[in-house]
Amino acid sequence: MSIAKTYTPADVEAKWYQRWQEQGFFKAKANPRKQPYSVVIPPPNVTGVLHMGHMLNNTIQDVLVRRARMQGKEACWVPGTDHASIATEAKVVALLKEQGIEKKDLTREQFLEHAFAWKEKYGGIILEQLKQLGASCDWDRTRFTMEPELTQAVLRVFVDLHQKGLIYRGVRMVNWDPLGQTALSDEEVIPKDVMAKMYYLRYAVVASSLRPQAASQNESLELAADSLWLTVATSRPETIMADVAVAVNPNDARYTHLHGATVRIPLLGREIPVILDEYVSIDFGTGALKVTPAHDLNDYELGVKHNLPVIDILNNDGTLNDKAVLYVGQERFAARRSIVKDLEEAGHLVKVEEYASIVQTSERTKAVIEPRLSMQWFLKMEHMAKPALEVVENDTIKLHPAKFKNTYRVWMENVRDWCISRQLWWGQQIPAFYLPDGTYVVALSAEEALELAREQSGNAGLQLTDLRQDEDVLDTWFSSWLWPISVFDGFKDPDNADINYFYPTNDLVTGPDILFFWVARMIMAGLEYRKEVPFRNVYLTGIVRDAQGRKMSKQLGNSPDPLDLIKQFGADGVRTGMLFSAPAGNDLLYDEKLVEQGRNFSNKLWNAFRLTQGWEVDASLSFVNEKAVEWFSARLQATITELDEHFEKFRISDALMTVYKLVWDDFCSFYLEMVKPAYLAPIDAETLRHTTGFLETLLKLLHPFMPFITEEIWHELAERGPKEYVCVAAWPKAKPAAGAADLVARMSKALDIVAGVRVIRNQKGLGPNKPLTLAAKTDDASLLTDYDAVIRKLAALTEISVVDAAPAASVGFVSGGVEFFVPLEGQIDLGAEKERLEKEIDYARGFRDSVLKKLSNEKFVANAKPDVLERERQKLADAEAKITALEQGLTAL
RNA sequence: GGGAGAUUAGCUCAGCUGGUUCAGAGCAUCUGCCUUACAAGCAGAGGGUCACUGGUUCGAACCCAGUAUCUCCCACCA
Repeated sequence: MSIAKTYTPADVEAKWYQRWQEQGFFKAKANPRKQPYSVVIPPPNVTGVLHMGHMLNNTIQDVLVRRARMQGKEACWVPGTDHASIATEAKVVALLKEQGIEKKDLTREQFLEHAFAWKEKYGGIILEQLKQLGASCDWDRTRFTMEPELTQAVLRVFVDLHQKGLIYRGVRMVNWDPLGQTALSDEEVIPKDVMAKMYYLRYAVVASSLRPQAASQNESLELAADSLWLTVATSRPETIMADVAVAVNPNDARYTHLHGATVRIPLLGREIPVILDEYVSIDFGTGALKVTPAHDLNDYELGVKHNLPVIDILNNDGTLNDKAVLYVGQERFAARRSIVKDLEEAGHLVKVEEYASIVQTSERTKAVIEPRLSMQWFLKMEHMAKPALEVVENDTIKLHPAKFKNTYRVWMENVRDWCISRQLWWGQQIPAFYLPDGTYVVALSAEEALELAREQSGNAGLQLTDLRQDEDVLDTWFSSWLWPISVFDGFKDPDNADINYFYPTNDLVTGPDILFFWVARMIMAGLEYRKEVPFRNVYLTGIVRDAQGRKMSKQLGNSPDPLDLIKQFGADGVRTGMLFSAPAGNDLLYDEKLVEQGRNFSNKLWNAFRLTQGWEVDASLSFVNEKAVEWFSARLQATITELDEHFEKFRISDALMTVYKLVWDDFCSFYLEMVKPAYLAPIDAETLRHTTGFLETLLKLLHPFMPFITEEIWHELAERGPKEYVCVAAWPKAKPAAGAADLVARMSKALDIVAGVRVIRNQKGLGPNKPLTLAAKTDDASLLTDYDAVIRKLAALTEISVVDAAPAASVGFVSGGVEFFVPLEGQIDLGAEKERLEKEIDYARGFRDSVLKKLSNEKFVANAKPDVLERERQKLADAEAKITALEQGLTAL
């Protein structure tokens, strides 16, 4: 036999991937005769490398796409990458820094040149890696969110939404990332639990500001007015230089004497008023709140309400600016340490408390977010959110698992306007152009802008050089949200054949972490621009964690390199390994054992194939395996039905497990063992024909999960024409046959008898092949007659006979209500056998009694459905028959 | 602080509209096997008061209420 004993994936994977591509199997085009099936890839970062999350996500997509392709649909999986503005820009900045180049020394054009060079060099690596996984994308359709055409789409949408009055510009409190030096949307901000310090600072009350009676009251307490203090609690002492007031609750009796007073900022000495607002909690901290409108959203709102000035003491990079007066140039956290020390020395620090708090951090750079007032562009969300919520509520779009519907609803009902401008260069520059008079126009190009500007200003003499384009770029998600439309050129050419055919796409596979970032917004864009949802099903994967449940991270070093894994276990092994334990929405606890299991499964399949290849046909032999064939055929049909149901419900893991068991247990452990001829003995032609047919069907069912090995065996199994690949073979259709369930049930009874004999072999320490005989005490020997050959072969029996009484010196077991005996001359332990029988009788009686109890319950008999009742009666009869049989066996001993 | 979901074998999970002695799978564990397809294997076995407490019902892992624990989402208490 020349076939290798173990399957070696490395030899075959690259070969088949190349052939599939040569054959053009992954290419899709609008074909009215076929049903469309389309999926758009969640575009990975253009400079990213494959990690375990991608592996899971793309394996699932590939399974869905390959199955659809086999079902005869026009399967279109669109790949591509995302320009990931903030992440990529950060990388490029870091890279330039290594080369001694600072971003601030470059012009926008120079920087973009560097960035594009980097993108050319590293961009798309991840797509090459996906090919090794077997991803069957239509690579001719590869898109990039920042390519010219998609940029056009983004600009069109911006202009359109602006015209519709949905985009506006304004000064708002935004999330500022001092490391990325850009504003972020609310969704890009991650709250983190930390232990923080609460500083209690005392502000001197300005004596002259106190009302006379208040002052005298305090004098009565023998306190000089200028020794009066007001203590506030703050977590950010470095912002006191930006204080513009201290607020107390008007109903707070402790501070009535301070109404209308002013206090002095420690160290700085600037006077600020004490203001009254019910917003302040009396029971939190000291009940006095320092108001810093520039650096806190609530304070900002308080400031607006009370008409207070705004003092912004921070630079873009988080260092203190001139307005701070003190600590100018220090980084905010360094400034905090300095000021705490100084406050303490000056006697202003009353106490410091540790407390559990939350800091907002940047999703991309991890920097602590600074709430900051700035001029930004926003998209109104309300009118888009409503229909987008509706389509999920009414299941036009189904989320898998459905529990995410709740999360989705809450978000959509509370959605706030989307901050879409970013202070970066890598991205689509906002198409807003400022006129010398400070007003602006929005247009697709500078030329159009000029026209509009002349019109708007009434100044026909305006030149291009008079216009200044907004420096900001758009949030990356402002391009990703158009992805399902833009990849089919639905903006450039809204009525083209591709978009009409492939849109709406069918399934979207992504992580729940970007349900709002991306999924919700794609739904909005789809409804706004196509009046139709972008996809029907959203499959939300879990996060890949390590076996201890920790997130995969570089620091922990617990993230395996996917390509190494593929090398080691084969792409098929890795794919199945990931899917073994990945129910939708649940985190996947990655363990190398899973991938090993996947690899072992490949090998199992390989060896099943190897076995059949070794068989010589003898045409003169008659067909002796009818029972095995009809049984496996029935099992196969039932499994296909089950498999389709799992796919319907997006239960990919269950689907895999179903085929896994079909192959390993039913096909290998039972079917092949039933039909396999003795060593070197030939097989009959009919059995071989059926077996090969079964194997082919199994290969088809397995192909979406294990594309490479199935293709390899598919071709080894038979001579195939140039277009005959399992990759495009027809997905098996379940053909329910009459009596199939009965066939399966009867075989299962026969196999139970086999197991009974095997148990005895185990218990008595008899080898698997020691010839034995079996005697059955039964009135109905039809099962034994029909399955005589099967039972004898699998249990290694020379003979099965029917007897009236237990043979002497035999060990028994009960299967299907019938007692069986294996005669074992001189190897019987009478006592043990008796004990075993008594135990069985006890159990059977207990069972009978429980059924009897149920049946003697009048209310049960009166209320239970007839079929339930009938089943119970049957159980009673069976139990009684069994007890009788066992009792007779006992007396015989 | 608000909301949602979860809690079933050592681990990861099934268990559909309540009805085969209070239950299944894969992995892991244990026992015995190198039986010429596969030791990346074969044949067996053990293992669960279905989180807890009540309730509804002839009957509850499943329905209801409460409790506990966990997870996720949302949230401006300095």
